[in-house]
Order: sequence, then C-alpha cells, then structure tokens
Amino acid sequence: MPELPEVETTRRGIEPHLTGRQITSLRVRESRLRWPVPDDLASRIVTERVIAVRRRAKYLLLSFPRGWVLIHLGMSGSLRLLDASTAPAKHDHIDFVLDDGKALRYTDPRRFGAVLWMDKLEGELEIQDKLIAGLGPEPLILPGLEYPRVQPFDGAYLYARSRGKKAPVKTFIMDNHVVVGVGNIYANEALFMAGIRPTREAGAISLVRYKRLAEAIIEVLSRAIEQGGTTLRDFVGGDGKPGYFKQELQVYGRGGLNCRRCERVLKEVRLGQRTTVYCACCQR
DNA sequence: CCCTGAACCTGACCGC
DNA sequence: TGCGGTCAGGTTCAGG
Repeated sequence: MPELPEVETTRRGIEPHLTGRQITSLRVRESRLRWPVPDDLASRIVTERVIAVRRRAKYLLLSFPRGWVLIHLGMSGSLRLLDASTAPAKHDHIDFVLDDGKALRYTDPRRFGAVLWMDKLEGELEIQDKLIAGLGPEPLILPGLEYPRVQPFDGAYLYARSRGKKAPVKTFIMDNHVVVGVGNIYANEALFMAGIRPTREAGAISLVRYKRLAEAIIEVLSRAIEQGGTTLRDFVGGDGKPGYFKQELQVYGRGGLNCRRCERVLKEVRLGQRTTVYCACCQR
C-alpha cells in the first residue's frame, strides 16, 4: 500500500491525535514482523508522552523523551486511530493505547513492515541507526521531517550520482540510497512525466534530462500528497478517507491500454522484479 | 562497489 | 468449489 505520499498522508492523519498524548499500554498480538517487535518496547513508552510524529523516507517516527518508535508499513501495512475498545480483526497486530480512550492500531497482513525502538543519543536529534543512516535525500521539503543531514535533491545530484551506473534509470531512482520515497507507482509516473524510458541506462542520461526527472519526481509526489495518496486496494489515510491520486495515474497499472497522451498501446516489462509500464512513443 | 535475483508473507484473482 | 499459478504499493541480503 504505502509509498511516500501514503506514508505522509498517514503521518498527517495521526499526528494531531498523538502529539502530547500519553501511552497507557501496549498490546502486541503478533510480534513476527519483518524483524521481531522488541520485547522491551512497552517498558520504553508506557507512561511516556508522544512529543511529535515525524517521518524520514517511508519510516514514521514517534518521538518520545528517550527515543523513537520507528514504524515501517512495508507492502501492506496501515495505521488507524480508533477506540481502544474496538475488537481487533485478523492482522491487527499492535495497539498503542492512549490516555484518551483511543488507540493507534497497526495492521499488516503480509508482515513486511516493522515496529522498532531507537534510543536517542544524549539529547541529540540526530538518528543513528543503520536503517536510517545510509538513506538518500528527501525529494520534498516538508514540515514534520527528520533530517539526519542536509543533501540537496535536484537534477545535478541525480546526474552526479548516476555516472558509471549501468542499471536502468528506473531501478536507479527506486534505490533508497540515491533518493528516498520513490516506489514503483511514482517511479513509473515520474519517468512518463519526464519523457524518459525506464530501461535507459542510468549512467547514460544527460544532465538536462535528469533536471526534468528530478522536477517530475517532486511534482508527482507533491500532487499525490495533495490528493491524499493513491488508493489501489484499501488504503485509507488516518482520517479514513481514500486517496484520490489513482485517477491521475498515466501509466501505472495501464499496461496494454492506450497512452493518454499519444493513444498508442503502453508497453509493460519487468525491471528489477517490478512491473514497469511506459509509452515507447512518449518516452525515449 | 555494482548488479541481479531470492526471500520475507498473505490474499486476491484468473484459468482450468 | 477447489487447485495451482501469478501478482501486489518494500526492503534486505547473498552471490556472482
């Protein structure tokens, strides 16, 4: 379900309900996620208050006095706010019970997501964690972000990073070490918007075209956040509303259909184990 | 270091 | 109705 716009939509949905609230208990019904939920997680947060709800890449970060709860939604995860007394359904793995009778509930059928704890170092805001440390720059400058370091994201950056790379440009921009938050949907969309064929060798693309691509990535992600994300199956934001960006998809999920720009049949190929759709006419 | 493919897991859908 | 195969929004890891 979640790419960056969906994670950001989730963050915005839950933030006002969590900030300043105290955790009264933690219910872990299933701890076998991508990594085991730490046994001592409850001891870190119960009786503590949520300072802020932030984000780095697709990681949601609940800030507490002594550290962060790091939440990743994987492929099928979601977070909802509901009454703490609501009976859990299948795949409702974790409840963060709040002092106002509500609970933040983590659901994840495939269990590719993660809920972990990271200590704060001596009051430092900097996050020192191997999951976070090697991440590339954020494509969007937004409030609520946790920046470990400042790195500009633009065409010049992509151009410099891509020199010598033989991998397809789509694989390149989906690499979190290069830039975060560009998943399969928006990689396809951004490349269409920039007129670049996804199979093109990353190291062979010009600076001018990378400038267009960086702009396209920023544009498509911004637009998707405005629309509340993309609802493909059952994604809903923290407020229960679906995302409306699906209506604006130009290529993702449209292989074999006609290009909305030139009317020719869209090609579908497999790149890095991911379905890739493009227009052979509009994208070179 | 670079690149590719397997792996993690469940559910939905499609053809037979 | 059932069975097997395929696919799904992400990321890490092993191996060449």
